[in-house]
Amino acid sequence: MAYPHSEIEAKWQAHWKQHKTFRTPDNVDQSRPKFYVLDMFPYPSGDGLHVGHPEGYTATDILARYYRMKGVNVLHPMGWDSFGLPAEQYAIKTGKHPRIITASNIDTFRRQLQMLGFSYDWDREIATTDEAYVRWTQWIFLQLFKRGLAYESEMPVNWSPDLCAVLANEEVEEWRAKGFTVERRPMRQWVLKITQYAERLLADLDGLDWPENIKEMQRNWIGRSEGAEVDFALGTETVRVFTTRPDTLFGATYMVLAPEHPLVDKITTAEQRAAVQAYRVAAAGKSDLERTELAKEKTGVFTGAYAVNPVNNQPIPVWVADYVLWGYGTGAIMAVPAHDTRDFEFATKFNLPIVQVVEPPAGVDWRGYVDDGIAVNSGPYNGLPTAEFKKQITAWLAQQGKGAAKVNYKLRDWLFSRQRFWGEPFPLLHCANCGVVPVPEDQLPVRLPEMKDYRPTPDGQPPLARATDWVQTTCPTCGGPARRETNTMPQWAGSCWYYLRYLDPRNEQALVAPDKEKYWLPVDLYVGGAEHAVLHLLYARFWHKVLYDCGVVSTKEPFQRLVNQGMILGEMEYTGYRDAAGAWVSAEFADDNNTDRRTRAKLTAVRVPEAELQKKGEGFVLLAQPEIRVVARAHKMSKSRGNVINPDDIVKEYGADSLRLYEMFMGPLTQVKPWSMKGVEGVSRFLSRVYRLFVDEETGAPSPKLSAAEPTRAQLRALHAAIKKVSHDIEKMEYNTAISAMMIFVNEAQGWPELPRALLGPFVLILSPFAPHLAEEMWSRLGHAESLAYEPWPAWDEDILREDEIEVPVQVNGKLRGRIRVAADAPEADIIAAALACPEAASFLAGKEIKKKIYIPRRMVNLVVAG
RNA sequence: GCCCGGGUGGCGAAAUGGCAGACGCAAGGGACUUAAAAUCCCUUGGCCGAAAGGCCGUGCGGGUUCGAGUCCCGCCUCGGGCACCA
Repeated sequence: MAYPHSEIEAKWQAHWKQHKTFRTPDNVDQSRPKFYVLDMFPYPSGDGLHVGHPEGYTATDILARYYRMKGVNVLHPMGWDSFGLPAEQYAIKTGKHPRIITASNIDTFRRQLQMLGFSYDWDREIATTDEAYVRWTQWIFLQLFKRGLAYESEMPVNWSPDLCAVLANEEVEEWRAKGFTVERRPMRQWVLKITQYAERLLADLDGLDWPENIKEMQRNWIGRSEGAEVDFALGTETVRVFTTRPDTLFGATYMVLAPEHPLVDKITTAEQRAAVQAYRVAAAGKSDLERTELAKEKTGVFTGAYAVNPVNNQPIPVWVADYVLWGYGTGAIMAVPAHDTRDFEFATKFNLPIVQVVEPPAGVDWRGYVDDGIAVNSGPYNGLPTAEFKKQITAWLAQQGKGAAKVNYKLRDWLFSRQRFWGEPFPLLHCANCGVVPVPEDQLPVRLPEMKDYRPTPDGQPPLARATDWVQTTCPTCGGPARRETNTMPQWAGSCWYYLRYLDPRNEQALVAPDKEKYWLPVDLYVGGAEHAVLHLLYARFWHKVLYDCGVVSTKEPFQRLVNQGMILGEMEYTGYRDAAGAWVSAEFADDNNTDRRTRAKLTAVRVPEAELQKKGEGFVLLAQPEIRVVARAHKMSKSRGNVINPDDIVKEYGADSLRLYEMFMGPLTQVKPWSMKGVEGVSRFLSRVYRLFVDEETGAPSPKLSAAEPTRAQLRALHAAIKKVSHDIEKMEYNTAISAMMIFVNEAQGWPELPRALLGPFVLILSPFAPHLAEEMWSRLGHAESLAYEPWPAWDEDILREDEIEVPVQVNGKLRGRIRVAADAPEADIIAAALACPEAASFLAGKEIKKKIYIPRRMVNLVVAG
């Protein structure tokens, strides 16, 4: 029978709240060690919590509770990333203010998180939409502005007419996938100069304790490449190109400009003008994505102009092609078709000359060879290896004034404005006399105006442009009329610095007090989903570095250690296929669109119960028809698939402790893993067994097995083994094996005729980070008046764990043949002797010469025999 | 195409180069019960064998080692990320 989890959980949640058990005081004893453990705060969506949230949140909560018991000052806060598009869209539909919608969503999320017993310091709760918070987001923006890191730019942006909003390049894919259309349109935008920090953002990754793949993704995103800029004369003009392979200059047989390149107009000859113009118009209509995705075949147009190759003074034709991107490098390239895959493709298609300048290793075709080699057809440089050639030619170019070494980055400046209502207003004014003027810091925050209609204006102006009274204001510099900036900031803004505000959430004088910042930063552990691998984490690092330069923070990086929890999928599903007549079709004949790939006939996918299946080879087949394969897969949880698990339901039926424990028991934190309702029942049974160790279920009275007796040595050993394993595993965040160790202890304890209370106290303490409600209840039933939250973490005693006699496996030629029992401290000679005498091994040793005797202390004996 | 991760029983998973499959689920058997649920006990990688026991087994093929799930080389496959970045 399940224990009364609802009662117990409600009782302890109320207790923690009332006693502010998890309050981290504003002035902690700073001589003690600290642990700042942070969750990625959620966007409070209308759907409420899903089971992915408690996965990371439980993982951090276990550490927070553990370190508190180890006497460490723990900071474990929670808040809300509460600006966001869904609330705005809902507001447009219903006319309700996004603030009201957001507040109610936050209430739901808070209730759900509190129901799970997380030990957050709720006095530090913040929401990015709070005006007191917005004030400091705007303040940080002003620092960026004052440092010249924010600028206005007329940019072709990704405009979605459905959303009436501009999207960052990085967001386009996401919204397209949801069925929204996105097109290109030039618009005035605020842009942040993140590129100015590219080098530091790249270099400082090295010191971070982050998953290697995340660091690599950031490195790729920043995309540093070393090369040279080279000037090509073109009549009276000069075209500058960037290349990572200046050593291939002698093989540059033509040149390509991006369609947007301003020189195109000037250089195009009369005969080519019409073709070039048509090509540019076509290119302008396409988004970056369409250009890349649809451009399987290279396209381009000759401009009629010729440039001069600076190394050999040869004239080379200049083309326009959209495989050259305006946003990277100089928007122009020298094409070396022999040694660049793209140029090779292009040159082949348009019959342009291909000249070898790099000699590959013997046996490799030079056409399309892109790696390093030895220079050929390169005049005085023939015979040089690539690396050396690069150095020499770069020096020569610099000396001739025709080029210079150059480092380029893929990273672009950050398009920072949105044409939306529900975001932070920019603290900027436009004054006819003074230009762009920052709102004085003492006038922050700039609040959003009250409005009835949250849509953009019909002419594409942001919604704030409708608030004419709000827009009209006076210039603080000259006193003349000024207009407020009507763009708002993106959702990333608030999440860029929230980890700082938790340190000092109600400070009205400063973003954070310096002594608090110095004590608590950096975040010691940051846990969240890998979907934020690049954007959020890169933007936050960028702001942090700016604040470092401003003297607001004293660490170079915000998040010292990062862990990504793996996604939780829905339950395993077995899918079979039937044709129109209802006959089974084996899964290997079904394609992604549920069509029979042999006949093109439409198939119906049906779920097959596990009991009707058997394993065959790599996959599963129908029991009744073993020639019919089915697909076994767990899918991402989604409303459309109907496999979403609601945490509320789990808590209601099994309790919060079961949910917490199950999510930690499923497998390694970082791994993707499918949900299993049976698994929840399993850990729930374990918690019930724990309860029954203490309580007689029939009567509700303390279990009659509880005794004041001295624990036996075997009992102590069981307890201390669990303490040791749980302690180690918590520190490694290997919670599944920690839970397994506690299960082993309980399985053993169940069999004992009496249960010394002295064993149960420490056990409850090691259980408490995982199942805090049940642990608190049992702790109080053991007679303690106070919460266990600050009880010292139990220590284990190696002496108790030490066994007098151990079992050692005996192998012959590496195969296990028997076991011997020996005194733990027996000398090697005795153990070898015992192994040689081992009866099970005797037949494998008889009459054979023993060539080698290997003893691995306490682990293994291996006897190597001849033949 | 490039860069990361994974691949171990029917399932989720364990295993500092040293007893493969701990722990949990499922399944089978038993106890308790009028019965069921709940609970408790036992069995459970495959093959051969009445048993004792033996052989095989960590995606595939090689290698290093007394000994490889673990290390090295070459593949297959699934998942994620990036993708005309000159």
